[in-house]
Amino acid sequence: MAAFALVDCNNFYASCEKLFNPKLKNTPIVVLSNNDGCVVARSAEAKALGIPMGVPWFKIQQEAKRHGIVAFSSNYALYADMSNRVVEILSSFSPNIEVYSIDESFLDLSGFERSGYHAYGIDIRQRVADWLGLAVCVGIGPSKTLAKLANHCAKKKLAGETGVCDFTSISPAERLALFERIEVGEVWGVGRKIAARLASMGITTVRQLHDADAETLRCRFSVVLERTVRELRGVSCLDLVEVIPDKQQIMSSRSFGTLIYERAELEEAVASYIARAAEKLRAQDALAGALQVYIRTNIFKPEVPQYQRAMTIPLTEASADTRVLTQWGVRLLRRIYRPGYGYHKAGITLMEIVPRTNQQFSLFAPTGQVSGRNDTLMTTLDSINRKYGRGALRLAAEGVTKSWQMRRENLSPRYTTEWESIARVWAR
DNA sequence: CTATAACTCTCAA
DNA sequence: CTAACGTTGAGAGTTATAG
Repeated sequence: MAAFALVDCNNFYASCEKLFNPKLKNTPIVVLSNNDGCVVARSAEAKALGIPMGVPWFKIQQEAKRHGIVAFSSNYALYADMSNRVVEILSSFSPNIEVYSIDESFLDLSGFERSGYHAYGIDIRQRVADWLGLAVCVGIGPSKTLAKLANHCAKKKLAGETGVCDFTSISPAERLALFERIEVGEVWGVGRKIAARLASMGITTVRQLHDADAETLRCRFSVVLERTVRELRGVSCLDLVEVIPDKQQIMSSRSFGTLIYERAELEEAVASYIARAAEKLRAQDALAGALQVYIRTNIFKPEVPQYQRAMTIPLTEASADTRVLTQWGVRLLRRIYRPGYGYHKAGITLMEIVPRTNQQFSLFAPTGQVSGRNDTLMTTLDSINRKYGRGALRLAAEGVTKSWQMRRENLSPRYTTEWESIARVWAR
């Protein structure tokens, strides 16, 4: 019998911030998205105050101030490093692990039960708490969807308060009774839209979805939802994804700290995003066959003139050379840019990605002159940036002042990844 | 008419 | 002081187009 565990860190970003600042122990805190836009993580205290997930920060800033809520800009260097440490610990519990997101992993526990899997969950929780000071919840079930749902039960304390919920150790009748008390939208793969459509069919609880006819759901919805229902019934349809597959497309986009009016500044942004994406592309030893650039005004301000446009260009020869991609990116931008608008966001996408070993050379491009065939420069650039930090060496096209960069007004130190930050913490 | 490409929708963290 | 609302990626299904 298959058994999956889903381990999820509690309030992950908020917990990471608290870890290195003990004064915040009982303080309500929130972590903001890029550009200090929306609330993307809340500590238990902030949740208790009723701060909703995803709310734009400026809308609750006054209220937050009254409650003494402390806000942080997102510090991905910190969260990614802590995440790696969690994964390292989890890997010692099972050789088969899927790192599902920055704060969640699936473990294959099949055959590991001593007297049930619950004790495993307790051990995992204890070790992560002891070694890192982070709280995790563990859900266990015979399919990934059930492990996810069990995790939800553990978090909401719907079946005990140990922080571990093991569906394999409770009777089918008990499980179904539990399902009656959970809204269908909590199921992995059932989002807002599908939940609404299910509701119109009278399906609002997990129990009702569990009992629904799989064939009908396949016709009315998709094969995805059919799989979900089978998984809810304990039939494992989704395997662990242990090896992260190469990306089929790489996207880089960001909102600006302030509105941009000038084409020159948009060009800097586009060049910067391309540089990041191309770096990722080279890291997976691949080439992009097409490039898309898009720009847009602020869609949340319908009262100001709106404009958005995207354009894609196929490359005659696939490339991973930042210089080549940037030249095309700037050209595309010039085609879609319209003066007079206040731009709020730009983005680029590298598409039609192929492994470099599959490179199709152009019949017409002059041999030896095409970047990408000889990428010594890019390799050197990457190794310099690895050693001296991201952006240490870059194209002039990226600009120097980057006045358009995103807001990060409440950024905490990079406690675990930067000596400078550690020194600052010591001095405090 | 069929196979493929392009686009849309939905979901997840 | 003011203005201020995330990012990245995938898969499935539908529609358009080419031959």
